[in-house]
Amino acid sequence: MAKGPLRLEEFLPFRLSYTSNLVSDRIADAYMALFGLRIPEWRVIAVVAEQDGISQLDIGARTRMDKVTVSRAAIALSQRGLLARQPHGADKRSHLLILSEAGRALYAEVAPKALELEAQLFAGFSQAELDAFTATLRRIDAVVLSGT
Amino acid sequence: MAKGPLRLEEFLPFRLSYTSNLVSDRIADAYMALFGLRIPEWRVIAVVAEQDGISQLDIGARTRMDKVTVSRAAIALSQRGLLARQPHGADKRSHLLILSEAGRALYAEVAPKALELEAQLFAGFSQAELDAFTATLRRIDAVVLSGT
DNA sequence: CTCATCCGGTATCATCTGATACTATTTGGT
DNA sequence: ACCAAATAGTATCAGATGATACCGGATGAG
Repeated sequence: MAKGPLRLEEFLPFRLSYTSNLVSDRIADAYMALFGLRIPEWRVIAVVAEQDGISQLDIGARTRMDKVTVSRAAIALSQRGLLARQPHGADKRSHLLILSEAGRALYAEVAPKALELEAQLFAGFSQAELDAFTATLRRIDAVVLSGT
Repeated sequence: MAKGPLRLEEFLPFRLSYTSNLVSDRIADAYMALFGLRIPEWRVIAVVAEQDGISQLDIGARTRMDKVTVSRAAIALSQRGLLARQPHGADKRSHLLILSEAGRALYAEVAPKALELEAQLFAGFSQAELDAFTATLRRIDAVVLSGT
């Protein structure tokens, strides 16, 4: 690591948070404006679309959202008729989440828009740069998570 | 950009937020435990240490913290005797923030600890990888900020 | 000069998030 | 089989954050 005096500008945890907030705010605004979805709701939809019949706890594990946050999002989505909650036969405490017809329809609109937003944001970047970037992100995850 | 179906796991805004939250939580816990400082307070101290006599608004601009957040942090720090607020001669609405003796002493403890935490987190990374990583972060900042 | 407007900072309010407590259920040890 | 401990999900509570309103003070057009 670079030594020298501490400069907040150069401090990696700060830079990471700074950029992440910029991007998150941009994305959050777009999703709310376009689809009335909050970030946790959008994440739940995306995960359920990928894996039908997943439980709330598993969603939390995948996205590292608190189970309370997942619960709120799931309730909101099912009230809007986007998500159905089927009983989990083996465990009456748990539900299996699946997208309703309306949910799938919304997802069919949201997903391309998400990819488009991403493509737009990162249009100026080479695939190699992005690959290296995400590889570093995952390496950081591993370091932090191993120290738990 | 990679095409193909949307997978949240691979969605860059999500990955960025995920990793940033991991790191921020780790850092926040350490600072609170070691020095009783919240992230905004720590940032204010760091910026004032770098540039004595800065105004609150300028701190906000540098760190992209809301002026309300900066205000709260400044009030908390001055109540703890870590920060002094001098009148800005030319403009009576504004204060110039400077570290008190106690504030400088705390900073002298905090800064090395921050660098140590950073070094520890990123010990397994080459300087080249980190340089590339921060370069990409800054490029992302530029893209998002230009689209404002 | 003077008044409308703008600006730095603070207070207030609404929202979001996570910690904790709780309910209903499941599981494991005996 | 029984009961203590663990678990899925929810409700409730506390802390953090940003939008908005507000208050002096500054500024510029006339």
